[in-house]
Amino acid sequence: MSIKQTLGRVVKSTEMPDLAKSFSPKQLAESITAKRTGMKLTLVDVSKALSLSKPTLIKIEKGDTNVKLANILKVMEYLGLSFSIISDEHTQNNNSPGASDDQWY
Amino acid sequence: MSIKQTLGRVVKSTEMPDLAKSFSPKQLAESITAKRTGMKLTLVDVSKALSLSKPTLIKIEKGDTNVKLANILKVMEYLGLSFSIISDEHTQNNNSPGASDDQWY
DNA sequence: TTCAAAAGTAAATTTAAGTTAACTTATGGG
DNA sequence: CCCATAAGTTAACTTAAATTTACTTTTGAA
Repeated sequence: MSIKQTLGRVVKSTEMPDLAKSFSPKQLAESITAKRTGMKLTLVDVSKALSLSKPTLIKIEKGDTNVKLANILKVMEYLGLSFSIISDEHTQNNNSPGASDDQWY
Repeated sequence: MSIKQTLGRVVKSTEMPDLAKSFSPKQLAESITAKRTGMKLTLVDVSKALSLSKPTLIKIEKGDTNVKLANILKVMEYLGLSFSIISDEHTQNNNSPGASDDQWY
């Protein structure tokens, strides 16, 4: 979580995390919380809209990955968030030259 | 799945899906299969390496979203795949003008 | 400084994901 | 065409995610 120190008091920020930074469950959780609060929705609002329990939503917003992908996608879609898939650097030893078809990775 | 018609026979492609296209569970599944096969790994290889059962890996590679995010992330990390988080277009009715702090979404 | 609303927690129960093991079905090289 | 290997399926079982309900804590505006 994005944190500020102000004379000993710890303050959780509600700002949108930097989406350029590399993915982590915590970043996902923060993005979801930031989007939801930005849209002025409560956990119960989302809970009712998606027929998902509050404890599950809280697990998601805490960055707990022991949650079904289906439930996370429901929430993300509802809030207007999505994934994109990133494939690692093509740092593969090009053993077989000649435009081999299976060397995209 | 990426499919080719060749005189009636249906052929599943093993090519990497277009990562520019918008996210779907199917695209994720295809990316994982493509990466794994590109790296010449079998399901059992990955299964052993990550202590994940073969039926779970098959669910993942079939695009079944009823799988824990933790298990999907394990596989993705092992294969060198990652997510990035996309936030919707800022198509929000700017009701409260004045540079409001919570209007990033 | 109240006080109501939102967030978060906890425990008991229900549901279903995940595993194991054995099996069947492709697939491709020799 | 074989046959070994990888992919995919099935069923019984175990584990744990998800729900429900009720409770506690935090927060912020009046």
